[in-house]
Amino acid sequence: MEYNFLRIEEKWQKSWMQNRVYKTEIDPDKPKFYVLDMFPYPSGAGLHVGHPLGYIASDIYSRYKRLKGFNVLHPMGYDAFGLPAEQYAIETGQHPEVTTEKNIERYREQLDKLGFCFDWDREVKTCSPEYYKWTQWAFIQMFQSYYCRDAQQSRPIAELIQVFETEGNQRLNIACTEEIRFTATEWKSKSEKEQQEILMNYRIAYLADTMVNWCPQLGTVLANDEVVNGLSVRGGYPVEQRKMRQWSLRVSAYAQRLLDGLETIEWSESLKETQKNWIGRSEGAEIRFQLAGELCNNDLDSHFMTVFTTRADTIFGVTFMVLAPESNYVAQVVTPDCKAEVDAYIASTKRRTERERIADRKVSGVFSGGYAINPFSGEKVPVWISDYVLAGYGTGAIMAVPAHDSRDYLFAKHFDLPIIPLIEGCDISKESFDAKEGIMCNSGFLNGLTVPEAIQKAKEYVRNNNLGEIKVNYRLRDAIFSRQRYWGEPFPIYYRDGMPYTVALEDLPIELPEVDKFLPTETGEPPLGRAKNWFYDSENKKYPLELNTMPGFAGSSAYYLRYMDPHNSESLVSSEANQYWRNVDLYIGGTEHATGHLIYSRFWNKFLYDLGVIAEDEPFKKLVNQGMIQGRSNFVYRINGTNTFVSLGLKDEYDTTELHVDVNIVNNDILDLKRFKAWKPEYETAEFILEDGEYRCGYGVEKMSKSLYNVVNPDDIVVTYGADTLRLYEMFLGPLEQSKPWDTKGIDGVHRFLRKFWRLFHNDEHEFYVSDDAPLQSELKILHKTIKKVQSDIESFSFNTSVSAFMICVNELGALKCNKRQILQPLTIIISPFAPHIGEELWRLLGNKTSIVDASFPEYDDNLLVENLIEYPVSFNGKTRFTVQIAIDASEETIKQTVFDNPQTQKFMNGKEAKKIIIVKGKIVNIVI
RNA sequence: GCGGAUAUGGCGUAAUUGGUAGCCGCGCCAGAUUUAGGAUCUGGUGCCGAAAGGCGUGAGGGUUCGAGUCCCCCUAUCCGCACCA
Repeated sequence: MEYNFLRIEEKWQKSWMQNRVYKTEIDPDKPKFYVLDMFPYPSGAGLHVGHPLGYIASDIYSRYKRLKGFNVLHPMGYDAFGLPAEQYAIETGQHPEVTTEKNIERYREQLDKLGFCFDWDREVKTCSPEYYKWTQWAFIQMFQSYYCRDAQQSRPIAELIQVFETEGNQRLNIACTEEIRFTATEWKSKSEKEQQEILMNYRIAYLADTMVNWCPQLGTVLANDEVVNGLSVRGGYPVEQRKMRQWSLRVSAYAQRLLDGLETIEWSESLKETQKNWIGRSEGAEIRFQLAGELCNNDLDSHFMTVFTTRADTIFGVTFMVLAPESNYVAQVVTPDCKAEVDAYIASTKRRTERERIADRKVSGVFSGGYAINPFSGEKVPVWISDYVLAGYGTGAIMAVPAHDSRDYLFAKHFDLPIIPLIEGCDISKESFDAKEGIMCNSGFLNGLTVPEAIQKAKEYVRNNNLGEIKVNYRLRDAIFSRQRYWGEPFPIYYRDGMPYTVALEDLPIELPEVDKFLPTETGEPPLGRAKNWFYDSENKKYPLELNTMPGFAGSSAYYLRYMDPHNSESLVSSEANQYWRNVDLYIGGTEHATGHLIYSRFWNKFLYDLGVIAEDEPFKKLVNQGMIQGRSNFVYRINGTNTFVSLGLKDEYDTTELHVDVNIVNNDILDLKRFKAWKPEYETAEFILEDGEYRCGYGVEKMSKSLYNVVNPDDIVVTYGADTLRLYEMFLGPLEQSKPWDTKGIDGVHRFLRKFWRLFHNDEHEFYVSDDAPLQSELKILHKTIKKVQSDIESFSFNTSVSAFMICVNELGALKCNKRQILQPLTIIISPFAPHIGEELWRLLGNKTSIVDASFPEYDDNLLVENLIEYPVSFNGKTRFTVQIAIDASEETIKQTVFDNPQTQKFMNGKEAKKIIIVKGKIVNIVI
């Protein structure tokens, strides 16, 4: 029988499916191992060869772990809510559920052809009510919780209410939107609505006013990338910055724990670094500046403004203050004669998004008319307003030290404000001196100290003199959690007296209602405003339900927990299942989720951990980022004004236009002329100028995309080469974590290897034939060398080198014409994670009755690999000249003797004396002359 | 600007972690077989050189008996973050 991969692959895929070979259950007698892929968003375009890269790697690892005796959980599902399906629905009127289901079916079909060992009984879809019930459930828990800074964890909000009733909030240290203080008496005197508003300040899931891009004509909030030059990309309508009441998650409360947790998990340094950056911890101080009295209004409480700084040491160099345009201090500081100018400036900044302000760094600003007093020096400094200060970070106000901050420096130069250097010998004629080094001067009691000493001393001074407090700030902001969209999870929230309340747990899930159109209502409400009967029944009254839906990351934040117990209708995950599976041991996915999904699910997980419903504080123990597979585009060159195409090597002789050509009608950069003519009608009459009788195409590396005609479909590869070849080839392409272009060149080599492997089991008449003779030492050595190499390669995710190891092994066994069962059987096992179909086929041909999946990974014997004689390279002055064979256990004296007895040594010594002889046992001999 | 990563034949890559650089595959060359090959098999293939030999891991310097690997300093490319005070 020839290697008929199509027949083999179809046969085993069917068999695995029918026999539920990959079904996983809790088994207390076996150690567990949880391997997870980032589940895909099922787009209409289907899979291209880049998508399965990570899935193949995780599949190999899962199969390997299973052979090693682990009980492996390896599930798959779909991140099915999202924008593309909704956009498509708006354009075509087709329900997003219909297109999503269709896409899922197509994905499943493609995945099934690749021979993955997913346990499909555990499949989840984020858009199914049974699944999003638990997304809604988690939201309710967040609504009913607050974050206690002292305990460093989330706790039930009922606890908080109790404390409010007995002692107010004076003593509490809680994460909140705004600092407010009240006594128990004050609390009790408030109406229910007022109390609810206060609680909102503390909830983990809370409703608050947030700045957003609002487009009145479209009646929706837009993401930053949907706005260019203040106009919406769709329609070109003006967009403004507006404060809107939106749901948010208090992710910022977890900033420190998210940072600390990174130390406990095995992620790549770069990914951890990205998250650290994103969390952006900075240590500094909040310092109060008194506003200069005569210019303030008469409200005594507003006589201070607080700034955040990491450079308290530079306070003697403050020559002005700057407020963000949106800062609440603006109203207090601005003087009547400056008001008109300030208002105009604020209006002009409002028209620009934060992103545009960042992109266009022209210095702009306006003097407020007000002054503040430096608490260290007593000096009076002007207060300015500028959009280089962000309202969302720190206090939205800064003390400007132009000598030592480049942004302040530019501002001071532009508006001609004074600049006072504070570090001995620094040159600030051209630019500011931002480095935290040198000796302080012009700084009163800080003079003579180094910068780090001065920072410390200044911070202590602030604290001891009650000028402010030492403070840690984080860049991480709370996640805005509502979207004015249809295709997402509905909130389990209804409104009574204008305040949100959670629906009863037994009423979950709140199912997504039908609507006539997937557009905002005429009055500007989200699409759910179109739903009939969108009310919640409570105590025989109807209350309106929330009209927003949840964002994309809601459904993907806890899906790994749901896989542990996907059909549980009583809880997100049973404690039995969670105690067993705990968390993900290996997570494989792209790096693009570094600051999205991977932050949110860590937050979500920590929250559930605080709640006591799960066992582990971190969701993903080890994470491997697979690289992107880029497209490799092919080009043809049309001579301008003709329908004649010229081959790559001759194109410079003509005036040509470069055109993309479908890579599927090009083989090894040679164009298939017949298929090219058939590709597009305008090419039917195409003529060609060839070189050596062929048309050579140009190539380039680009994103894999339909419009660039460089998409390679895995189905096509599977038909021509088989899934096993595709799997091996994707791994062989290079290190898993590296990005690389897809190049079908070279796939033949891998396919050839599988055929050679197949041939080891067959005689010249293509009949299955293996010998039962005892293996030779040399054959055993080849086998054990390969087992050892492949095992260590899989464990270090060097799948590319394990494929090489297989090739070497098969080449060597082929040269020995070795067809011995005792060699081939273990070899089949170790190759099966990579090429499961051919593995299973040969395994059964070898006479095994149960699936190869249930075999054990063979142990290797190190003793077999040890040589009696070692090749010692002999070097002179570090330059290796020849090798000698010496017994492994030879003494240094014997090694020296053997080397010097060798006639070649005499030649290279050329009569000279050896100055020094270095012998590294088992490695090398170096003679210095 | 800050941070991270990478740099090795014509190409994708490998190197027991400081010990003979270039494994494996593609491509190329030669040969065998074949009516034919975009099939199969065998051998060769870093560069210069007829050879002996010399040179060679982005550039330059250093440590070492010995450096692709460690240190310093450039350069280029890719990826994050980016007015975060």
